[in-house]
Amino acid sequence: MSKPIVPKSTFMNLSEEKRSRILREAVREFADKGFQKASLNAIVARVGIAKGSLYQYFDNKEALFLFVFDRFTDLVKEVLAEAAAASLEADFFGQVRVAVQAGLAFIDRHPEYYEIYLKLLFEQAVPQREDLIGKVRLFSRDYFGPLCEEGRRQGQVRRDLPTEMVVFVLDAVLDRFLQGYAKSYLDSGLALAGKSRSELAAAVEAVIDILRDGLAPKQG
Amino acid sequence: MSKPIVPKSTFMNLSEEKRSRILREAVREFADKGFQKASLNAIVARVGIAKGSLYQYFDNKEALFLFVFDRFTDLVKEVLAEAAAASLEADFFGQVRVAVQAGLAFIDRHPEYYEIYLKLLFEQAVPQREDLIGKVRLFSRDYFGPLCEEGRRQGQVRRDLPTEMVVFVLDAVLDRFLQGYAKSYLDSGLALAGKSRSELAAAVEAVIDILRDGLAPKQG
DNA sequence: CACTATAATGACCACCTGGTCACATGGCAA
DNA sequence: TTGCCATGTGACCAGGTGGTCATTATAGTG
Repeated sequence: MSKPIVPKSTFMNLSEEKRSRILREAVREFADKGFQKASLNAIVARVGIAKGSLYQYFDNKEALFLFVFDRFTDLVKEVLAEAAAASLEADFFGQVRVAVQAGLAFIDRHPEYYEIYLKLLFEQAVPQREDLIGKVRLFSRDYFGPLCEEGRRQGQVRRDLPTEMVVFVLDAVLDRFLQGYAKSYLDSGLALAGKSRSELAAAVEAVIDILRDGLAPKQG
Repeated sequence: MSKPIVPKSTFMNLSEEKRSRILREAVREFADKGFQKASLNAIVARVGIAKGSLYQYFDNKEALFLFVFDRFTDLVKEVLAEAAAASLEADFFGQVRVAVQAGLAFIDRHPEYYEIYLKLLFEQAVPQREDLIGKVRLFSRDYFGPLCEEGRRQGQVRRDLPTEMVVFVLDAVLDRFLQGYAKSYLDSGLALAGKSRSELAAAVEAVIDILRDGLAPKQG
């Protein structure tokens, strides 16, 4: 277990309203600029507090960022738990479907947190970057790993494939689907962002169909 | 057709050796820091020229970056052409295999250029970012689009799938495979970076196998 | 009220950035 | 040698950064 990120006590003593205002503006700034280019000056200006105050709540920029990222992982955990609960009865590909929909819902609800994650993926010199990404990737493996094992046991997933390979392909397609939803230049022409809910659902079905049966035509 | 990026004439008059030294250090810096955080001071210091000189070769940071990125697209074009030439006789999945191997070879040969591309994906406020990414994505669609059409005509690809859908899945899996090769935290436990050439080839086969036949067991 | 502990403040610091420009340098022509 | 002009130079600029700290304001207690 990793230790929870806890800001200085002064921050926790603030009113809920002020705390969430600070969090909101910090999230916005990090989402907009990434860790490196995010400006503490911009944050305090928008929140309407002095820079010195921010430094009484957090030791430095890194601590603020880690706190924000910790909230992000909390939200991911939340959404994943919901997804798991909603798909208890579903079979393997049904659970994959629920996972995709959970991802889409996350982006709808928390686009700025998702943006922070995307920026983190390839930005350099972010404190503990690999750890942070690893934490999120671990969610995915904790979710898909057992799912694949179970799917294999139940005969819904081929037994001749190593589990990591299955997880890799699921990861690849699901992540790219979400990225394409958030960034249209990554959707390979699917125009995911502009789709209605039902069109989106159809696209999800098509992707899952390919995951299930592959690109080649069936042959007895 | 987009116009070629041409630096100021002073740069072209430089000796080949000096030009390539400048290019090399610029590539290194952009790969390391991304566009925003890349430091012209660092570049000129490493090249051993005055900052004013750099500004006689390029109008500004943006022009230098565009020049570097233009070299990147040249290299991609080169590798793709090689791949296309090497797979003239191959069937659909054979050509996919060649494309993956071409990508791996590119990363081996030009890791820093690939790094620049990855950073560009989610960095903000890079001049003409969407255009630049679009240019690279277009390569992919120009390569996979016709490939899919042909594969479908020849009966190697299911006819009930929209071409964009097929391209999307190919893109997703291939890109993630390359990203996992370059960044181990994205390989879902496959440990691609540490693999020998033959192990890597085996992993490629496994992925293509899934792309062809899917995750579900065959059933008559 | 006075006293105290805590919190809020913003001027200030050293450092770095992309970009400029007046000047120095060097090679070539007359 | 003299003049010329393209090229090379680095001190300099305004503006921004993360971070500090002496000072002020506030709230709670006796």
